[in-house]
Amino acid sequence: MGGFAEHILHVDMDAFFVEVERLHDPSLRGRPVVVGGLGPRGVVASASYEARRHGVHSAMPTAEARRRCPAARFVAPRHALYREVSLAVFEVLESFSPLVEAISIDEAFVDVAGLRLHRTSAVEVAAEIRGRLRSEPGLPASVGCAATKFVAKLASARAKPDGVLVVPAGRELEFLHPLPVDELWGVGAATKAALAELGVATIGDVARIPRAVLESRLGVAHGHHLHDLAQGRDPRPVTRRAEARSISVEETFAADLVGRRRIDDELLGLCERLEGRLRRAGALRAHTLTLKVRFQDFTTITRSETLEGAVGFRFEMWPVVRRLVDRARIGRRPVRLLGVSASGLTSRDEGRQPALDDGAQDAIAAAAAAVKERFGDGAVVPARLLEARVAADRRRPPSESSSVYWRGGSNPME
DNA sequence: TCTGGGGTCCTAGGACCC
DNA sequence: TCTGGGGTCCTAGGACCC
Repeated sequence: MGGFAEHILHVDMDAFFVEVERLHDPSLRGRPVVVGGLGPRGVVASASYEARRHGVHSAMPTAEARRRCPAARFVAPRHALYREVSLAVFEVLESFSPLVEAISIDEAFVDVAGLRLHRTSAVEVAAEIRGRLRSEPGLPASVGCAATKFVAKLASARAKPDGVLVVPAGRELEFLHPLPVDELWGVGAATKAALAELGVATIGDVARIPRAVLESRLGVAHGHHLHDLAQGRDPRPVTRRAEARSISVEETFAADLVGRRRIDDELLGLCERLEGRLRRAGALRAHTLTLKVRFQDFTTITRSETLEGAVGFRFEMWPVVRRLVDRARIGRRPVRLLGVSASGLTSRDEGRQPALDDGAQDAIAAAAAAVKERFGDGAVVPARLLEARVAADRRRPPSESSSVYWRGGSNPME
């Protein structure tokens, strides 16, 4: 090895949420730590390696994690903080190469081919990146180096925690073929089961199945892709991320919701959160809204509507969402999760649906946005939600602070 | 062990148009 | 009368990822 044949780096932060918490609270160091939802329906978002030794892993219900590792410290996630630290991580990565492809908040591909005149090998760059991350944000990361993206990704997984692994160019199949299929990116429980029926357990087994068989079993796109990966072929270049295609908010309730009134109240709150997300993403507007409903038995349905124009403010989204609820025919079935997603995104100036009171709506929305910008999203609350809160907490009427209220109906002037 | 929240992409069927 | 073929858009659901 050596040189720049293995120019694609996959940088993956180790137990990212846990390590960020440790940065802020040194008493969390050297002991099992679990970051996750603390409520009755919470799940683990990130577990320290000490906790993993007790069988705790992400996506596990927090209640189960407590059973397995009672000695762990359990911490509620602080996503805003992680986003902030993530920016610092990406700044480090981008100081090495402009070709950084973010995969998630704590993971990225970096193509370092451009450094070939300044360093002796890609591995050397990997070591340097790890050192920088260790000193600047102060976090451990693992790095995989390879000639292709998916091999680099598999390599970083096997370098964890706090290591580097290079898969020399030309020797990919030696590395790949003994690995279990579900280590491949894109192979989850369903694909693993379908492949098991074909007698496939390892990546090497996939390589021996004819492409046509994979395509008929898994769909053309997926089958073809898997076939290529098993041969070590992955021509995808490292590219900077395109803009988001959708923005969504959802919530699982500690206790199931029953009845239209309760559902509407929660959806109004979700529309408001979505409005904030769209605004912070650059005043985006959506052509399509999708309602997501998960029932007590975990069955999940979606209902969507594509509009002539585009919507971005709560008072515009609200009537659409109500129509979607009507179409979902929820009745009195207990609901455990509600979500609203915005897609078909455009910038504010495109796709406005002209309306007679456009100017007035804009003025109200702009005023509300300005207040939220200064005082936080909680400063502007739909009157209807306020009524619900008052009803829920009769003894303490809300203070008449600097808040601005508008009604939750489709007409903001009502 | 009863299962979060935020995303991406694919598939299949139907509507609609030429 | 019993019928085509292709393209595009929309909707619903599902697999998968971190």
